[in-house]
Amino acid sequence: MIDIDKVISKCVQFGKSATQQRMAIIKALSGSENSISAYDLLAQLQKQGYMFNISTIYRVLDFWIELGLVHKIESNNTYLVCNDSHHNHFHVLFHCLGCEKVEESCKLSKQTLLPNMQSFKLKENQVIELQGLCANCS
Amino acid sequence: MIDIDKVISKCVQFGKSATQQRMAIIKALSGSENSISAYDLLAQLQKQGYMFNISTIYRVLDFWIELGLVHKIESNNTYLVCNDSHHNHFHVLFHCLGCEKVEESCKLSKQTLLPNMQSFKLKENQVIELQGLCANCS
DNA sequence: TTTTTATTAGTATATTATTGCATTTTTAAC
DNA sequence: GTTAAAAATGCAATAATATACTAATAAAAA
Repeated sequence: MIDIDKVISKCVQFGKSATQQRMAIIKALSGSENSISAYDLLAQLQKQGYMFNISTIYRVLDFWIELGLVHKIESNNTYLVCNDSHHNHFHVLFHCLGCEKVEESCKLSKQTLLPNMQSFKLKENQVIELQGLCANCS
Repeated sequence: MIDIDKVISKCVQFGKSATQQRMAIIKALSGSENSISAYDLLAQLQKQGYMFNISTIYRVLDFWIELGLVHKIESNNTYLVCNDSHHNHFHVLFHCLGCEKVEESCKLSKQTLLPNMQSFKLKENQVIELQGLCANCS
């Protein structure tokens, strides 16, 4: 489960409010063992008695992504809480095509990729996604 | 424009047929300056007088991806012809969030990432997507 | 308070992708 | 070349993902 104090202080740091909805959504996401889709997250929250509109889910997920606390896994349209800072390294996400589990299992120093960068200005919180089969599935 | 002989020989190598549809689709894709979505590709082909069903577009794109001749850019759901083999390196795609251009501008040796791989078995033709701003847009 | 700004709901709709089954085309066997 | 089998494509419905716009509400600042 995510560290709530850290989440709130992140909001403060960005001058944003930690609303009920935002907190409920990131808590639910962090409670999910695997990365999940926006609609599955909505369903999860509904089970807990919350009634959000899907547009709120997407907006709030984007909000947390902007603050660097959530990753979107583009290869399967799912979302995942990220506890770690991105300072000077990329997060590398291993997405298993067998069990669909996504593991944030290692980091890659920015220096390693930098020589290839030329004049391209990377966005904040850049993530590297790798697909394949995990130890269990292969 | 893509090298047709190479495309056909790739099909032979995989024991697959280079049908009219498959050829028309990869030609149209390679004629597009930027990576484009499946529906835009369909529209492009319709302008040229072809009438495909969207399911054919998706199926054929998947087919070329499997043969390693097309990349899907997951971050914006577009497709791009790739001329190059993946032997011993990853293709690195720079996706500019300003102009949406995707440049396949460099390679990354598999060795560079390998130390981090542990027991994960990477899929064939793995691509690394990086988002940010290109020289023009930044 | 009151006002302003930020956030959320509601709804419609856009975009992206898949499925199942019928038909057609291609390949392989004869 | 004809025919049978396999592969590919068409068709249509629909699923899954995502956004846009406006109204309502909540939070913050004055």
